[in-house]
Amino acid sequence: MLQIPYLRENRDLVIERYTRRNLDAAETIDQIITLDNQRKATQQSMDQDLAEGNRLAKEIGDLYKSGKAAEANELKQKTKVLKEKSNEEKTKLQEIEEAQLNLLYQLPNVPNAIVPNGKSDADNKIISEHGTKAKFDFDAVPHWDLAKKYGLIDFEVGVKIAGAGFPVYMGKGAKLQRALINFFLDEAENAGYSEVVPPHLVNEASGYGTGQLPDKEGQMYHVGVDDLYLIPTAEVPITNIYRDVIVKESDFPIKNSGYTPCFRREAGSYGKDVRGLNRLHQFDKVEIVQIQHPDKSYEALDGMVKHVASILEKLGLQYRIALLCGGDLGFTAAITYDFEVYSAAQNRWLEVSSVSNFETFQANRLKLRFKNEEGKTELAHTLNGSALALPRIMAALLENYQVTDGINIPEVLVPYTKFDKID
RNA sequence: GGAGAAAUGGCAGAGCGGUUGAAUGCACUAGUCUUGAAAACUAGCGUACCGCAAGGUACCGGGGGUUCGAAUCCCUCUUUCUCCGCCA
Repeated sequence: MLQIPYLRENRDLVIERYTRRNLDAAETIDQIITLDNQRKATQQSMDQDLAEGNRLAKEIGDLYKSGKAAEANELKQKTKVLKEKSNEEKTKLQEIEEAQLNLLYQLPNVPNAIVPNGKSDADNKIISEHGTKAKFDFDAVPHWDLAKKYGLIDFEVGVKIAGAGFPVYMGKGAKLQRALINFFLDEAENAGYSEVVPPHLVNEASGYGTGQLPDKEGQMYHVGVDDLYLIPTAEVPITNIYRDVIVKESDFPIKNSGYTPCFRREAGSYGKDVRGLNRLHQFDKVEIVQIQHPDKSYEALDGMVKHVASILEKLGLQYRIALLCGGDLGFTAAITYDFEVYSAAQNRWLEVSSVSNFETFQANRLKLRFKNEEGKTELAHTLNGSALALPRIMAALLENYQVTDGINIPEVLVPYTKFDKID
């Protein structure tokens, strides 16, 4: 959520930047500013009336003490009028604030200056490409066939016990999954991230804190009886650890990592996008989260990008990095780099990580602040990234490392899997 | 799930209808003293909004109510603790 003083001072810049999201927000922003003027005026007069009421209350108390009940009763009439007036003003103030908040919730984060224009993922800017395409002297087999052939993943039994999009990993498939999780967590630890195991269900306040709510309820599973949401990403519980917290400047950088399953409803998905492991309702992911000083957040973003890249290097996967265009940028992000690995049998790029800087957008909702050198509280910056999402890594590993009689395991994973080949 | 008790500043802990944004202790910050440190002493030490400022307003788990006036009384929700039941 954007801060109103910021909107006031940067109205034109914000409107210009929103054009990269193909969004015309001039009217909304002006409404917010108008409401803010009303808010200030209303509060001023309410505060005055409350101050007068406080003064009178003291006076009445003194009068009673000195036995002047008649005079006191006279003043009571005055306070009654004042109270009615201040109550009206309070109601008006609440209405204004609610209207303002509803408008603010409609505004996405302001894209960073380097975010390119564009409508969809087709307009994302490929920053770099690494590695070479896996070559086969036979027809490469897609991962869903490999998974079946070697008994790694059972999609059908997942349908039986839960539904489509809930695969069951088995045998060496399950072990490879666990190996990847441990490998990713160890890599994060080596990069200075402190591991947490957060809840997999969160309350409404947490959903608001990181920006999944309002408006994106449709993406999350909701447990109605207890009014809890299954997390769509570990970003939600981990970032919310710092909700309503004022950290010390010396605490920066705060770096957390965590493995969780992620649950997404993915309503409206269909076709080749959802085949096999490409898109699931439940998947595993190791997430990295940073809380940073505003002056250091882009440095931190750079570090996170390098971290994700180094993991993909170690796994020996062909990958590329894309800078998301305005049209593809998530609601809460100021900038996002996507990582895609090449799936050698499907002949397509699969998104395996998203690394973003949210600047103060989440911090504002979270009330996540720090005390600066002058002793003033200031909003911190939040960042996060997948390091990494499992299913598409698994898909790429199976497809890219397939040989005629099995699937090889990348060397870095062997200490984790305790086997070097699936056959 | 049933029965009780409680929720106050970073922590501990007073206050139980009026001058209490809140005693006191600890922690923390700055200063004095000291070669340095400790101790001692002095001062400071919550958040948000309005205001150029002086200052004002709100907040004692959340919400609502009673009252001229509420941290203090009432209702409600949430959370924590104790006992019982159930249970990985």
